[in-house]
Amino acid sequence: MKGRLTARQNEAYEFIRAYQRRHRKPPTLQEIGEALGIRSTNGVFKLLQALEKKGYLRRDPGAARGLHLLDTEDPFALTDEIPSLPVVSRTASHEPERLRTRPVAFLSVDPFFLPRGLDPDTCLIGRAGDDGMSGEGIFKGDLLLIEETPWRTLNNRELVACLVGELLLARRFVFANNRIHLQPANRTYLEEVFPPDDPGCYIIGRIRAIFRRLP
Amino acid sequence: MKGRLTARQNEAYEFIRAYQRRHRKPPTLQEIGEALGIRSTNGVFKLLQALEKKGYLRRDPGAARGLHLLDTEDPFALTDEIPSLPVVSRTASHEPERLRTRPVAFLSVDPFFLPRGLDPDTCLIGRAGDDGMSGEGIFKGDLLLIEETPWRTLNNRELVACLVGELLLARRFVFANNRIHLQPANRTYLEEVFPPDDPGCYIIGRIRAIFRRLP
DNA sequence: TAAGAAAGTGAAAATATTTTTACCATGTCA
DNA sequence: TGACATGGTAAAAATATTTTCACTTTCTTA
Repeated sequence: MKGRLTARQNEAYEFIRAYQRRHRKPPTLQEIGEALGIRSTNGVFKLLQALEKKGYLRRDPGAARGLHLLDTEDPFALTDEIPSLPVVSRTASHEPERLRTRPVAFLSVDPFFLPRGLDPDTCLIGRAGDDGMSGEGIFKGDLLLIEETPWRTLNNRELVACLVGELLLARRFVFANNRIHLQPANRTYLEEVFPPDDPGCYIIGRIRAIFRRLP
Repeated sequence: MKGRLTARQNEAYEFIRAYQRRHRKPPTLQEIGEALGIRSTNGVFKLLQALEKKGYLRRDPGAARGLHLLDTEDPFALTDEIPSLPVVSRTASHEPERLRTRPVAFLSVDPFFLPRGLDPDTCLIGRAGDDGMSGEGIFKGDLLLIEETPWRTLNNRELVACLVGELLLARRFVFANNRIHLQPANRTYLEEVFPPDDPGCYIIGRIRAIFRRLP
């Protein structure tokens, strides 16, 4: 990167950047042209050549959408796909086997919320069914990003999502004296204790993130 | 939709569905083929024809990626783009004019969090700078989806994000007696009161959503 | 002020990518 | 057996995208 950019070149550069953010892939010459009001793809072509010569851009000659911005060191890789996670339906949610069947929706989740390459296929979204964890800032209706995992792999005091009595709940998980303790963070709720493998209590996995839409 | 699908047809159907979720557009025949282990695009082509005949699929003949699943009535339109919103940097954040310059990152946000076609270009992401709204489940470090809007357009008791003393804060907004009141939801914090247009207090806009990544 | 760079227009040519067609083979199943 | 599903090869057709060519306009600047 060396040469200074002209105003127009900068516009093109910024457009490519913005386009990539939104579409997670580079634009075509036509799309750039439309955005900048350039009717001829050749006009765009020359802009790109200039950007390339000045070292802001690399092109794969001939390839469709073969543009690569060079300086960009965005904290999040732009090429990552955005995982789309199933939102478990309320009605199906009290049967562990059916957690992933008939999701009511899908939610696109930025990879930022899946730390260290956590596999999106092991994750799902559930809604908190009560205010039992309001002390931890989780309210009824909040969307929980859940990493499905067997309860044996959990550490004590992790936040977990579980199915108890037809409800999907957030709770603090503690395993002690061969009992699973589900601790609320709200004085009006009671701790619940289950023997392992009690059919009335199914631990889905650990909560990795919380999303709340305000009214 | 009528005919029953064969196992293979179902695989193709499900793949298209999954692909659409992730890429927000239909796959090409080749991509389907790769996924199902079919070397010839023609093999795929026939699968698609079968799906179309059975009424599971509509095709735009000749068009690239011209596939449309028919039963899919997902609550969220799959064709929506996923907006990518700037995350304001902490250092630049105490100068209102620089809110959008030098974002530290971008976060892809599902349109679900932008109700009623709220323009993504008016939104940005900030981090809560203190625990002043812990009573409302907003903690220091939480990501706030902020709809930028002049404070005059706000209703009383809305949750807002504001810049006060080098910090980006979440507060409850009340305008009364020609004063802006910023009310915390945490007994250890105090209500702050400013005259309108006090340079020490800038209201960025209303908070539309909250995202929290757990450790 | 003449030369050169930047920015364009419009059309045509060249490539890439994707879909369609034609034809062949195998297996299943009523 | 005959209809249908599955899959393969190869090539043709259609579409999408990039590249080149010829020529214009508008600045900048030595």
